Amino acid sequence: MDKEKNQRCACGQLQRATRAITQFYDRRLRPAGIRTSQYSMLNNIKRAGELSVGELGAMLRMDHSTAVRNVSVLRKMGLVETTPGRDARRKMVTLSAQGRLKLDEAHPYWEKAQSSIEKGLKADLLISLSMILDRLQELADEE
Amino acid sequence: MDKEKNQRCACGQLQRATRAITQFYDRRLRPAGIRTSQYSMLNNIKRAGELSVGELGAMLRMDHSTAVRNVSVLRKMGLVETTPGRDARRKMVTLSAQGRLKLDEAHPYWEKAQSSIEKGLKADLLISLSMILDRLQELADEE
DNA sequence: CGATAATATATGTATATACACAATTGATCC
DNA sequence: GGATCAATTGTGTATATACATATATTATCG
Repeated sequence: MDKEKNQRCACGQLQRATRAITQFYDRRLRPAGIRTSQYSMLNNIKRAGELSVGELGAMLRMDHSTAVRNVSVLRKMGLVETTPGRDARRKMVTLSAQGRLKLDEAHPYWEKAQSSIEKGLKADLLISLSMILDRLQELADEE
Repeated sequence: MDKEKNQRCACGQLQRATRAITQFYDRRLRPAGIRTSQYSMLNNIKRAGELSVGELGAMLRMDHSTAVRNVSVLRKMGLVETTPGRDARRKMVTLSAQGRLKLDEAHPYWEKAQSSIEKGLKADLLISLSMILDRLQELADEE
């Protein structure tokens, strides 16, 4: 199959690879009952301790409305709690006790998926990937 | 902001970067009235000439059901046509005349987005990215 | 040839994503 | 201090995504 000409589009390449990798991680996280995207959000919330919906979205480069809805799902699952901020416009998000447990429960499954990738990709390539993706995100900010 | 510890998760990194880059391309493709994902699909259909929904999904590493629905959207937009295959289980997809025009219309917008990225990222890094993404997709196939 | 297995597409359900716009609250500036 | 502007979240709408399951068609095997 003609793999060459297909792949000048950086965006198409990324989307396709992300589908493949997301499927890979999601299937491995499935016993824990959460998806990779949820795992990422929970992790970011944990590290921040407390942060607003908007801050969370910015950190993950999601549209605000996407962050609102994703937080809403996590709240319905009982994994996060939300409280009005001192600034009443803001809604602050924290992990619930259940959310902390869920992260712990999911961690070994994530670790297994992650180490499969790390084993299959040379360490320097993984570092290159991080660097390139960071650079791409900077480029996406321009103008 | 603590950017380090965040980013051991290859999947989370990819998802985040893909959100950023997709926003970048989609905004630039907007005048043409299609999204990057649709542009990718149309391009693949054009190159194949004619292919089944399943083949298209496999090529793009989408779940079958996703391919079905995405083709359905393109069909409603009048950009592709579908016909039953010789094997009556299969649904064959081809570009419509309108679809070919739409691809031509979108191309300059895509080209501009793409060259912004290519200008901002050294050529060797772009090649590295392709290589790493291909490798990741191979890894995602294992077991 | 008929029953069974394999293959391809379709549908129900749920999350993920972003844009446009609305609503509320806070900040700024005469 | 009140009007205006900015910031934050929420909602309506549409596409994107995948799993489970159903349906239809082809292939296989006895």
